[in-house]
Amino acid sequence: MPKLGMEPIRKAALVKATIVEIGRAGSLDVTVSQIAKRAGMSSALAHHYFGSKEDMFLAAMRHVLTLYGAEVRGALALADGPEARVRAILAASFSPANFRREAVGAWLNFWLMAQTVPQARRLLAVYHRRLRSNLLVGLRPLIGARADVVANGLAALIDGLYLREVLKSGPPDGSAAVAQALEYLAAHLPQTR
Amino acid sequence: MPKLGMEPIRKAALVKATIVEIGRAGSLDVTVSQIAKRAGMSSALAHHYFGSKEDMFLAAMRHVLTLYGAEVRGALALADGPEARVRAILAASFSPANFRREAVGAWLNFWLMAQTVPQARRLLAVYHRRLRSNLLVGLRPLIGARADVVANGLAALIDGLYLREVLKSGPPDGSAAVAQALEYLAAHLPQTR
DNA sequence: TTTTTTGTTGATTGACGAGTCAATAAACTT
DNA sequence: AAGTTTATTGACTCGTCAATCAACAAAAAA
Repeated sequence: MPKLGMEPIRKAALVKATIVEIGRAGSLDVTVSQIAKRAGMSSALAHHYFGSKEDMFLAAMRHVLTLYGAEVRGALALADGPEARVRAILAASFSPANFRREAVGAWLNFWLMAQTVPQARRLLAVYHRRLRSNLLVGLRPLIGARADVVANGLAALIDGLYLREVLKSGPPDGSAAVAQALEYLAAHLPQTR
Repeated sequence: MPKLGMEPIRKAALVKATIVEIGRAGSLDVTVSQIAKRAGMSSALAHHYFGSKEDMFLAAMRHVLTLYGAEVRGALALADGPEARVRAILAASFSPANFRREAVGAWLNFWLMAQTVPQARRLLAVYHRRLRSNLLVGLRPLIGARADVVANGLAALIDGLYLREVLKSGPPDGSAAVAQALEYLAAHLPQTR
């Protein structure tokens, strides 16, 4: 049975399973056994590839952030003009890929983790900076000096909308969230109103 | 030693200790012993007064929400006119009493808990409804039909600002948060700009 | 003054879970 | 063919913690 080159496959499976299980449980109280089982292997193997549970969590977090980053980059590449850039970021943030129950649940838990695990804090800080800088590039040509405040507001609003999604029942509605954020944006654009 | 009428005193001490410990730990992974110790009693006594750890958490959550509610009500009573009402809500939300590290940390954890514990979910839903309705009363005279959307946005923004506070280092800056929220408000008021 | 109620804790139980280890097996190397 | 590396797991260790219990103390009620 031992095929070679299993490491990346198993690691990927574990990362995926970690996100699903955290999303399902709604907390970090997930056993390595649960995760390993969902990924189709023994808990011992999970420990073999990742040294510890925390390493597994961090890898999962990195994965979520990477996915998100890729989505934003992709959307940004197609955007034409400053306003389109901002819209692209919002659309990517609430795209079905990122704005699904498990991912949102996992995200929230990573936020919690960032309070105590320095590595997690650093990862989240990177996300923060990127989001902010991406927003600023789009906003500055539109509203100049006030871009700073608006970027902060938008970023907080995005986080807040994610947070609220956690409590809603039923399937997530990304377009409603985007609409809410766009409304904020519209109120700050000069000529539109 | 056994003085009578200890129950309310001990319960209050436990609730307070629960909030502090959750805030300190940054997670719900807090042992009953830790909490009991901080409250100056044995873990057995904690179990005696609250049946279970979960009951303790719920009581703590209720307490945080009660404090917040009282603060809002108080500020609202002094507010004169619609705009002042909205401002009062914001000021109360980010008042030093509520916007302190432990409380914010505890709050975030309660949010997490709401995902899995129905009781917690209900408590949070009550808070949501109240905040929304309070905001609406103030906003409707100001902007009429659009009050609905703006109330949602403002509520999400408040949550988002709380969320971000968790990651900041240094003492919380309530006034900055209020300013950020007021900026959102200002952008939606007709004549101001 | 017995009895009941209230307060209080140390010790114990019982469960659970992270991480380790020894052992087995299939590949690749020399 | 012998040795090494990679894959894989069942069994085990060790610690932790929620919850319970038995016992003791003091006040209040009878």
